[in-house]
Amino acid sequence: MTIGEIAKLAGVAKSTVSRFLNGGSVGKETRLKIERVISETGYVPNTFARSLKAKKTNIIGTIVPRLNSYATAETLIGIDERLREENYQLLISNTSQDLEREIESIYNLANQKIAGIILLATQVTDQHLEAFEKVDVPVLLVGQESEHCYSLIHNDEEAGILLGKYVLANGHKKIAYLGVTEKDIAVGVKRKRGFQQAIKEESNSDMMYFETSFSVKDATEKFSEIMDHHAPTIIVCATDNIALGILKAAQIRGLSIPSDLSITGYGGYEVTEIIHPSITTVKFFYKDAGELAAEKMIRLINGESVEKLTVSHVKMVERESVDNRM
Amino acid sequence: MTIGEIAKLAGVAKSTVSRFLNGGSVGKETRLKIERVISETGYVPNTFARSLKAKKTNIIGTIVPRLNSYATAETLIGIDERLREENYQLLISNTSQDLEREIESIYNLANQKIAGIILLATQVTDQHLEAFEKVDVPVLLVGQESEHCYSLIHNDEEAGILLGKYVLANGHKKIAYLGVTEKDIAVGVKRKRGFQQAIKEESNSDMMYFETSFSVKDATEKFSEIMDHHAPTIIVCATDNIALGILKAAQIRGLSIPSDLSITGYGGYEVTEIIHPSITTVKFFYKDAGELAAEKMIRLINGESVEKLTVSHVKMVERESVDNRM
DNA sequence: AATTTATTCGAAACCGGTTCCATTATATCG
DNA sequence: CGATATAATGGAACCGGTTTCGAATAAATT
Repeated sequence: MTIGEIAKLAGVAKSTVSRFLNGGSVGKETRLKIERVISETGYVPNTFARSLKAKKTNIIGTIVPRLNSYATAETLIGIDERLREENYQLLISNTSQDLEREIESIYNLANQKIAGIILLATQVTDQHLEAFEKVDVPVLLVGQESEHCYSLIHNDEEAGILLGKYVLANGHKKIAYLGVTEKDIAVGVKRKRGFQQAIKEESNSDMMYFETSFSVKDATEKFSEIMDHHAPTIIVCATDNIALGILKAAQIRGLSIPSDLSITGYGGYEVTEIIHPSITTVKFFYKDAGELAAEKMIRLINGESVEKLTVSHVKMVERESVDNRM
Repeated sequence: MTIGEIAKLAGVAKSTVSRFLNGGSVGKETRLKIERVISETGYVPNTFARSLKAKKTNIIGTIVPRLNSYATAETLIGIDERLREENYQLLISNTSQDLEREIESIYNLANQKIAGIILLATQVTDQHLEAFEKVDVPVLLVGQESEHCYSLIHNDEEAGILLGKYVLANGHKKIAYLGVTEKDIAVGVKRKRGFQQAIKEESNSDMMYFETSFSVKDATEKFSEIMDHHAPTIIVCATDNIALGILKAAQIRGLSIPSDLSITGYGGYEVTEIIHPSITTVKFFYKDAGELAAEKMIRLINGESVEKLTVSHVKMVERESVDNRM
């Protein structure tokens, strides 16, 4: 079925049918005729013909570093739901944490004339900025911030502060902070900075800093080093996954959590709740953030005014993995 | 940049450029000219114009019931990797476990002239079959089997058998099997059937069957009922998530796993390894299955011969959550 | 040298929509 | 009542590719 055939069946010109479809002015009688023919035939316009002429689509591309992550999945769900409501389509592009493929994806998506790009970022390099510049498509960063882009971030610094205060309030003085690379501003820098800021209000605390990767396994292996060098009463981990790794190592060593050692994470991943002991953490609202991102992107596409930076909220979630030493 | 402009710059007709792009016969000299112009201008053909004429795309749609699941994510990664190699693009359509939206997605994808549909299925209804019939697009079922479709399944029955044998080999006699609805053939029927088949070889075993949903929380709540009614030495759970729920409930009740109670699952989810005690389970190779699915779909598209049913392998993974009572 | 065959190339039609423009019918207004 | 604005419609061009077809040229055959 093509628009031409519909036109013929309805006895009008195809331009009239097109106008009908796009809300132009059509007479009452012809409207009824066209409506009838369309419902009888089940006609649906050809997307390609449309996009070819329009030079754009209603697809929004989202580039993700990995698919098998709680944060990614929840964010995508939020984006998808919101986009669906607004009649946009979501196209997911997975890069498997390959920065090169990330850049490639930007150009690739732009080439497909998508309406906008949402990038779940871990690092923003010059190459990224160059790509954003070149492609004539609105770009929204999620998870990281850049002065050259519209961004939506979680309140990592606030998360750090909340956690710091909580740790102090529970009487912990000897603290190990297990962070990640500072290349990741949000996770590696801001969370730590917030935490430090809160901690330094307590003068006689003894904090030591360690660094690991994002993998559970590496965290598990790091455990001995931390205990040997510092013997803290609490290990604050920069992500929930790291916390899981530490928890496992501690349990294997026969430590009782939280009485022998307290553990916290950041993220609010589902799994932290369904294990025992459940992990005290700062929850990020990934799905909400996804919805916000979608909304922001749509405003961007429509040329409406959009604030450069949006900050999604966080919440302290008290569970079982932190002991009160007061 | 359009093909017309390239043609003009190279001093040839656009049909010649088109032929060049699609591997038709072009003279050596003109080939060089066109190559130069294209590399100078960075020209990339317009996808829509191409698809409009071709009435098809190189996009393969995958319909998933949910995004935030280990099985889904891994399968998608497998599909994506394989498709990328073969120059196909993956389009993910999430239905949030809404069967209606699943049907809708089938028609919707077909409308977009995608090359094929991979459906990560939980149930296959008549509506599904009707949709498959109507849309003129190759369809591949993953996770469930249907005589009317090409399917790729995990060896759920074998998984049940392996687990049954393992449970017997460890001397368990009093067994609780915590399954799910039989509407889900793979998870609800086959896994159980395999398990029963293995168990009935041991005449003096005492197995009792329970049913729950797929959610962790429901499993946790089911725990008391199981212990009250049956007091088994082992609870065999139809999925790893259910096993997690049971594990949590058991730990909260102060039971020591596995000495007081053994627990197993099915799936091989990552999380079952990173908790303590780690869960003994039957591992499904979701990513491999995804790759297989992609390959099968491509063969289907190319009209090559494809076997109706492919079965992906499973593997018994012995960990810490099962006690040896022999 | 004449004829056949294979290669290479350009013109034009086509895919299925949207949009501009001209035309006609109807409504508004002084 | 004639003039002008407004709404409704059809025709044709256009978006950027692919494909068919016939012509021109080059190479091979007799």
